[in-house]
Amino acid sequence: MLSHRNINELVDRYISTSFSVAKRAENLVKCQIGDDLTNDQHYMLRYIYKAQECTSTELADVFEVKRSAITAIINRLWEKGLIERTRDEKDRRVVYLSLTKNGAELFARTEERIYKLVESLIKKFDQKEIEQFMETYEKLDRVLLESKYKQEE
Amino acid sequence: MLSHRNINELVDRYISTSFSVAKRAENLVKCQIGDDLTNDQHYMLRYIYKAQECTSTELADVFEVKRSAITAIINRLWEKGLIERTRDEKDRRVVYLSLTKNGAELFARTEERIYKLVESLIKKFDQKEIEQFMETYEKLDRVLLESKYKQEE
DNA sequence: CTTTAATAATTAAACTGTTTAACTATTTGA
DNA sequence: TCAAATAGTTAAACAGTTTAATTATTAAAG
Repeated sequence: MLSHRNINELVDRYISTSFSVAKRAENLVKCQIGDDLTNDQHYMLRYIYKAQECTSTELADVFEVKRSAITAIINRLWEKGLIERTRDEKDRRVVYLSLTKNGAELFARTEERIYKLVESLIKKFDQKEIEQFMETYEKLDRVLLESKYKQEE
Repeated sequence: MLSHRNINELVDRYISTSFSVAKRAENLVKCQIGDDLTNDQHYMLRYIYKAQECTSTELADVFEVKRSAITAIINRLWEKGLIERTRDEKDRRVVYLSLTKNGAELFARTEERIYKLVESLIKKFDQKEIEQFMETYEKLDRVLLESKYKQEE
């Protein structure tokens, strides 16, 4: 059982580590991406690349932001010529988003560099350690989700 | 040894979990904070509360942003009456930042609620699991730091 | 000493990402 | 057929960020 003091220490330790890891990972990824894209824009390309085709509503659900925030990001990517918008002929309210040839190439090129980076980092950990870490991390994710539902009651 | 495919899967898994955990933690913390502060503002109060007194330059170093970004945040907190600015009498370039009575009370009140939240969450994990997780997390932090230095060469 | 450097902080302009609220266009369904 | 729902956009406003210029002050070199 953790004491009051231990809990406070743990909170501080978790906050400072998660802040630091997020910041450093962000900076390293930013170095691979270059100046053409922000990290958020790159994550957006990543999702669309993997989905091949998706809608603003889907992106808003996935990234947990309002649709108008998606419109803003997609507009910026569209202005850079990385994204295509195609109206659904059957339901003309719907706009499908996909990467242009340029967009897909840029993403693939960047992803290759990120892959190499991760490959070099991952060597420092053994597989069991990684597995254990990810399991706890995913458990934390589930616990936070439950807590959210409990709080909404 | 991890295969190409395993590395790609791990990257996806890590990205989606860290995104989700960060988002959910942020939302839960936001619920405890209320509408008076943003999460970033709360983190700023936290640091100043613990430091008791600090400068803009110190905050810029800690949070890894430019000093002008700190000025902007501090101005907003100052307008809310949560922060005090005191000029150093010996070196009149320096401005010391500290919490006002109101600021310290607001922080303490909020922190109490966050503490209770964490206490309830932490029960789901045993101490050994937490310790193992934090050790790997901190190791990741160190590995990212080394990688940054290596890249700068 | 005095002039030049450096330092601490701020300001202004510009940008990204975000929300809320209003609006357009289209489809659903009572 | 017409009111309600849905998909998406637009506009205004705000937080947080950077870069570049500015002010005030101190340190240091000659």
